[in-house]
Amino acid sequence: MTRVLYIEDEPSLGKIVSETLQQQGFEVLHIADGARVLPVLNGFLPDICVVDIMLPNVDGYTLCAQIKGRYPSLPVIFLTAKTETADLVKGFEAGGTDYIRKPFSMEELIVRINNQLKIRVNGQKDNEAVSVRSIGQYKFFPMRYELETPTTTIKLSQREQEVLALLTNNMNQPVERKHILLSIWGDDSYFNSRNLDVYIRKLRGYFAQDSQVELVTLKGKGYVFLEK
Amino acid sequence: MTRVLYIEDEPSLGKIVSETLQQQGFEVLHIADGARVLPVLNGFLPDICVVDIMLPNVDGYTLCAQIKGRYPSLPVIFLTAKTETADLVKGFEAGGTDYIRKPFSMEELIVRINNQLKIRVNGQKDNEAVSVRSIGQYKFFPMRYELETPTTTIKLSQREQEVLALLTNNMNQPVERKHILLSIWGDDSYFNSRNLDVYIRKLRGYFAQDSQVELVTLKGKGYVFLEK
DNA sequence: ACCAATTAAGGTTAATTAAGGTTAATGCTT
DNA sequence: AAGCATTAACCTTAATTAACCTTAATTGGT
Repeated sequence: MTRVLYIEDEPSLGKIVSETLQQQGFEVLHIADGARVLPVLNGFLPDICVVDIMLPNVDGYTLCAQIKGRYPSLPVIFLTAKTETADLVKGFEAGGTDYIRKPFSMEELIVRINNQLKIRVNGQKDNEAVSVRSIGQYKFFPMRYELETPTTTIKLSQREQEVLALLTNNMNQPVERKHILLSIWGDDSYFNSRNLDVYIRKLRGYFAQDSQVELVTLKGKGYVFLEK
Repeated sequence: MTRVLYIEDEPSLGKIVSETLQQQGFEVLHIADGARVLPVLNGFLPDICVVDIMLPNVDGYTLCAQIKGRYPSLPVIFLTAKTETADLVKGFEAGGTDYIRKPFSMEELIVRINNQLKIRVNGQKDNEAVSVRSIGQYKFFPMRYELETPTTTIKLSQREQEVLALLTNNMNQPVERKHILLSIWGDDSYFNSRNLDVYIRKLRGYFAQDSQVELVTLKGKGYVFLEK
């Protein structure tokens, strides 16, 4: 059964959409509060997300970037009253894969959901943050906040784990700096940008011994975590 | 170089859209007659198609289905004055991967084109950016940002890698200066043009040892990367 | 048609700016 | 007080801008 994570704070619309999707055979988890999404993702891995932009606590763009940070190939459809092109651009920049303006027809939403699912039929699902990852000679246990080297085990802090998880979710492909900042810190201010530098350096320190692996800077763009 | 096949019978719109896309660094083939599309596909394999629905001879739905019959994973975006949900549903049924209603902003079209391309890149692993390329005696690893010579390995910067990738994607065939500027810098201002000179020089420096290869200037036109 | 003179296109090298890197100090939280 | 996250100050380097040079394409007079 296809699982839809639906984030919408307006109760009446939320109810109608949820029920209609359920009638179409989707399993729907409806959340009204942006801040509750990430915790929920630990227990419910959806096939697709449908998110509103104007939400309490955390806005939809940030939410999308956070979700994509964990699950880069999970489709995210924006469903929003914001009709301007600038908002649509922000949505796609945050990693969204489709954008529907309100008012919309349920039929269109359903067709677009199915389209997103179809496009990805071949691409396998992301391994969730729960599984072990091999990185060069090391092993990374995201849920344990641990990095196991041949000789020792390093305990990772919250931020270290978040940055490493995001980068290893996108092994061998460039991740934009802006995207990292948005999905971990929620904004790309100057200070957070310096802050990210600090964590990049820490991670580089951990991986200094492992010659199979390199965290490369793409100046003006972002980073790639390369495995040779 | 991203190739767009654009099918639109209305001349003035067709011209504006084609030109704007070209300014963004896309290679655009614009066709006005639905019946001419399939023959053209034999000689021009695009990365994405943008199709109108109301066309002479063959309608857009049929065309889309034909294109998807040959190239199932080629993205097809409908760009149409038909605003009804029923038409959108027909579009997706025909195998379309996105649907934009007229009137639309060029910015939205560009963002949605890039989105479709990105979805594909994430899904399929071995796109050309990932593979190794032999250039004379050297090897170029685009995804590692490295150029391997018989004696050493050169680390390429972001810009160096972009320019070299673009040129080697078109080995032995001319690449227009303007096209390089548009697709890497996004505009062909005077300063970026001087900037490109700087990177051409850097690349020439790297390849100075390799007599099998030459980066030739075509004054007034662009460059060819020749392999002898 | 031929060959200066002119000019536009690109080349070279250096200076500047902006993006990140490094390390240390400060501030929160528990 | 300990441990992490953030802020800060200063350093390094890629990318851009700038100034000046060279060469290929035009142009225009003969």
